[in-house]
Amino acid sequence: MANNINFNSYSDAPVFNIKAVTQRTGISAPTLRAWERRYNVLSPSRSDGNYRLFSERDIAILNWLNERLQSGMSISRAVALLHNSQHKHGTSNGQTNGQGQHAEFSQLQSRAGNYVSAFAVEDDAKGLNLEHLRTQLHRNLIQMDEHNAHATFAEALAVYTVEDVCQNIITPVLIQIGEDWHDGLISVTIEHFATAVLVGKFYSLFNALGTTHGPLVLVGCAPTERHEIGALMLAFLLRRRGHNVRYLGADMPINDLVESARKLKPRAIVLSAMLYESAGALSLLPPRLQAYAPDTLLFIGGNAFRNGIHPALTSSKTVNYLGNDLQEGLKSIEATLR
Amino acid sequence: MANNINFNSYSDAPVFNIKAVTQRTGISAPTLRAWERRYNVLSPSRSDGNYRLFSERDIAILNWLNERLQSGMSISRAVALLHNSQHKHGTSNGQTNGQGQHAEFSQLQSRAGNYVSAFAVEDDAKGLNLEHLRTQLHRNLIQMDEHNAHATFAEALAVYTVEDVCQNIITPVLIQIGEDWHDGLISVTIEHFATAVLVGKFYSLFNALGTTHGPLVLVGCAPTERHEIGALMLAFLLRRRGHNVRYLGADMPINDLVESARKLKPRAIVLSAMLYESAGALSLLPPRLQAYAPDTLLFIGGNAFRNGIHPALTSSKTVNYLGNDLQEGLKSIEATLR
DNA sequence: AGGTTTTGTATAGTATCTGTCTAATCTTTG
DNA sequence: CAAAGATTAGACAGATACTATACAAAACCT
Repeated sequence: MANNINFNSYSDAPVFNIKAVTQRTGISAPTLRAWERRYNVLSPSRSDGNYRLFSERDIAILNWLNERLQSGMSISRAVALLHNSQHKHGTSNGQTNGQGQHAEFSQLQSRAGNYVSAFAVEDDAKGLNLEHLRTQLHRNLIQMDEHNAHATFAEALAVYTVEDVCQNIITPVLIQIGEDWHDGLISVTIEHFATAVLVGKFYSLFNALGTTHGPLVLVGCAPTERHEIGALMLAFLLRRRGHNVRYLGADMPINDLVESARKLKPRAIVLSAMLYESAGALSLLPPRLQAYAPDTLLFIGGNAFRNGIHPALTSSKTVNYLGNDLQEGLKSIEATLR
Repeated sequence: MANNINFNSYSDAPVFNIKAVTQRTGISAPTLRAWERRYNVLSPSRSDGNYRLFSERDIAILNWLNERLQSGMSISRAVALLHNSQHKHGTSNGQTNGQGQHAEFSQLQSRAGNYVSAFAVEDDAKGLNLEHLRTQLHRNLIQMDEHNAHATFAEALAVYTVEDVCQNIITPVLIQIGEDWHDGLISVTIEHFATAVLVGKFYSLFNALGTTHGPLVLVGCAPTERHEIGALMLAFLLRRRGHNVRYLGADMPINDLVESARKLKPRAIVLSAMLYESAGALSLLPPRLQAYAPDTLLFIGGNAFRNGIHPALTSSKTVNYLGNDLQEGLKSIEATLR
């Protein structure tokens, strides 16, 4: 998202006269007119009496330009940069299907036509917005519309906390896409693509945070488990809260986990399992961890443990079960680590 | 965060006037001009009014030079070093004697085992040649020093093109780490971590580029293949060159590839295979693709095909073999697509 | 120390960029 | 209607950048 200069989410309703813009941007009126004349930036619509009428989007653009100026860039170069990037990703966010999209995408969409009702409306006013964002992200992904998927993601982050976005948007959309695939509504190609986009997103966010100091926390997937997204979101959220996290990726063998725990002496190991078998493979871990690295805490979580499928693990005293969702898991980890 | 425009890693786009460069590097304008005149370092393009226009890459180079100066090196020597390493591209085949390296690795391994400090500072004349960067990145990774791994990556990108970094740094380092693991020098935890860091890096870069329009190109891994990095680098490099790429991730089943080719009608499908079995599973694809989507070009590549292991595929007329390395592969794809 | 090279900065003169000002006209508002 | 606010077009001056030459401190050699 760092690269995207995307002002599409701002309203383009023409409402502000030039004085209002001056107040909100700190740019004088003559300067605004000069910029418009010389660099062809902004084309505010006009009132009946030919007065300029600026939009919220115009103001966002002006503030962005102001930031460029602040960093030493000249106004001509900043505008050139703006124009460049506007041309590069031209289309605006979402609703209209078709355009440059392949016709087959719309076909896929209509085949998956029942997705609208797939999400249960959870609660109050928030529910509607969440619902809308889920629907939009789901549509973006199954249409392979990567650009707008990122835009929707950004939109969601503007309104909700990262934790909420992870739990109430990303997770349900991915579950829905998994079910769509299971029901033959979408191909595995689309499913792979959607996963790759979201996994990529979280890798980006995770990387952007950078490392901190403190007790080491290893996060990864259970043996044979290849669904990374849950572990990755958890790794990201933990690092975001200041923990010293290393992300290990999919399919961590038991032997190596024990060996690494012995050598690296992490404060905690957090493992995610989505599939029944992956969770089953975990049962050997707690006793061996207890023997070789008694100071390392073990956390497990993921859909594989839901509905009490693996009671031996979720109720064990040497294992900390993360609970039913991400936020519960975060709380559980932080409560135990402190 | 939002005000940082991070163009496609270190892009060559000429966007910064000299004042912006001064602010971002701390080097005065006269000095910048003197360096350009005397040492032939940087050749910024010019605006209509003959003003210098620097790129993100130029700034990275300047920051790197600044670091050399901080550590006592003279500007002439720093520039010479820069030029030297840039010319060295093809010639450096950084193979070192195996024994010495093994010893070094075990030593590093034990250091990694203790996981002492994230900052093992060694600011004695850091070389910029490929061999040094490889060694440094390798060390960062097996010490789980994520912060400095990213720093090394950035340093490499300041001097070499992204293509060179992929081919001559990332790939050999990952191969080395794979061998280290195979030889029992490092645990699979370290190997997973290293892979996750680099995969994450390329996901970030890939995402930062954003989508374009044009003929669709699907990039992914052969069936059962779970080593993503090759396909991911290729997807990134292709998108960087303006192709309309969708990345599909690991393990694409044959049936779904055919089905997607029929529906999405991509101009090309590019598949990477590292393991022998993955490449073998591909043999069914060409005839079916020919039958169901005759207009879609198929490209295959990856270590699995080296040394002529799968002659039926690499010499087939319906399949385009990507050749021995990334750059060959890129050339091959672009030559065919045109 | 004395001589040479390196290297950041300074100067002068010219060109370009860019914010503001002016003058004349038009629109909105009280 | 008068005052306040906007409009355009042109003009202007200070800021910024360019080239080319010059200079002096630092670094380096004997």
